[in-house]
Amino acid sequence: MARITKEYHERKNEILDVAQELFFTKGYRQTSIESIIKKIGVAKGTFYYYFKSKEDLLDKLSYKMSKKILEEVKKIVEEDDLNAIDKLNKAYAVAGSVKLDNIELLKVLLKAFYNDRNLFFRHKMFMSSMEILAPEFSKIIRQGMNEKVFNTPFPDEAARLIFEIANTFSGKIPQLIMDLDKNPENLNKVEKEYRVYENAIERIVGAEEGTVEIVNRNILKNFSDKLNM
Amino acid sequence: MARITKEYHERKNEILDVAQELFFTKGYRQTSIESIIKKIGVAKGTFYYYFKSKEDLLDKLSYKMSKKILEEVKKIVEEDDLNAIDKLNKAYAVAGSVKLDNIELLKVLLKAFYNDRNLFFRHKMFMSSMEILAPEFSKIIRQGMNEKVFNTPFPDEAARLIFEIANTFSGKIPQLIMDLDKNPENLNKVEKEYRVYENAIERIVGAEEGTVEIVNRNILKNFSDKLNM
DNA sequence: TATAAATAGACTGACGGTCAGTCTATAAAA
DNA sequence: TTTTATAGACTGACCGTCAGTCTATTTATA
Repeated sequence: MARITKEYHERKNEILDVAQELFFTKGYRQTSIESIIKKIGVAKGTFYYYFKSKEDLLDKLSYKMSKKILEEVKKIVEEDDLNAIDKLNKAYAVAGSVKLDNIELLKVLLKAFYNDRNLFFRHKMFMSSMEILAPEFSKIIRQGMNEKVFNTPFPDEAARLIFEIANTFSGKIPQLIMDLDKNPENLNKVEKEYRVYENAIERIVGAEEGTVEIVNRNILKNFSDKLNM
Repeated sequence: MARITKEYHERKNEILDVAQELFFTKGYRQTSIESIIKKIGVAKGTFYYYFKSKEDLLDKLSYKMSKKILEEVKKIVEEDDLNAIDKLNKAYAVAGSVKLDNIELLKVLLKAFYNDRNLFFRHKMFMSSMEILAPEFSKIIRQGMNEKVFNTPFPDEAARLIFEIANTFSGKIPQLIMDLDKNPENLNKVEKEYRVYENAIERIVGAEEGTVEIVNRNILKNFSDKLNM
């Protein structure tokens, strides 16, 4: 077979990109290394030249994706003229990275990413982004304490906790969407679920009720409309 | 090979028991069906006579274990002369089912159960016990609301949430234990971690600060002493 | 031209799962 | 009482898949 050589990082990123696509569309376990290299047109040995193992690939991919999210979140955290509550809500919007406005993507994610079978992938993604993003959330909480809108004895830990809660919540998304797909009138049921989590977050950081908004309601409404087309 | 036949449930439970032991000591993925049947002295086909798949086995096992915990929790919930806060603390003690007083067991669990690689097993266990136990926790919370010691707009959902939080927390146990093992003076660090989670639970159910106790402090202290022998 | 980096792909071993058939106890028929 | 039929428990060879290994070979570089 014709041999095509590429610069180290180029090839590595090529593998990373294809892996990302397949992991999301088919799931981590259901994606064989075979299918990754076949798609690229490269041999087994090449893969193992760049990655120690399949799990190593997953780790590197998680890290790469997390760092991308970090950039977005940092922009928000560093905005000078934004209060803590708005920052928190905005940060959630990007960190969740579940683009509710893109139904096609979401449906794909539903099938694979948000699936029991793909726990490992999600877990790695979560661990990686937690490590990188928690400090940013800490900053927001501390700002909120200065602004007297938040109140907690454990600002740093609270940051991690609400991150965890958001993660738990996102694990429920498929179920909620299914619900919405079958019984469109269940929109308020889904909204209640949001409220439950938002309320928990508010209480943990000691914010006033109704201030935290994980997902923009307009987007949710809009999304639900699209589903019922 | 000598053929020994047994009654349906006897054999099924035999497989379930051996599987439980191996899943805990070696982990779910690291336990091959081969090793299960070899230990029992039975053929592949026998296994598949009782279970559709390896995952089916896991589901059945999770359910079985959850039901056992349910019995314990029910006893607590049904005690007449116990206030909601005590019930909650007691329920946590049994539902957590992490016997901190049994170091040998815990060390085994650390190596396999509380391990990234064993996410799936833990997740199944969690889902199964959540479904079965959440209603009991709901009862406790509602009792607490009657007693005016709890206060939340979402009693049923709060039950699920604090259950989830407890689960997240238990995922951190290995890390905490490691910490304690290396730097015994870190006991207060570990205790702080407990406090963080307890505080979150208190706030979510709207309880007064310092009322919730996930793990009995004497046991924790005792445990830490034993580790440093 | 020698050395290092990159790539190829055949091969291994483990593992989950399938399947056709065997053994045995018991119940029904002769 | 003997024979036949049926159901339930069990067997183990076999298959496909897949992560990971190993060695040869090609391309880039000094």
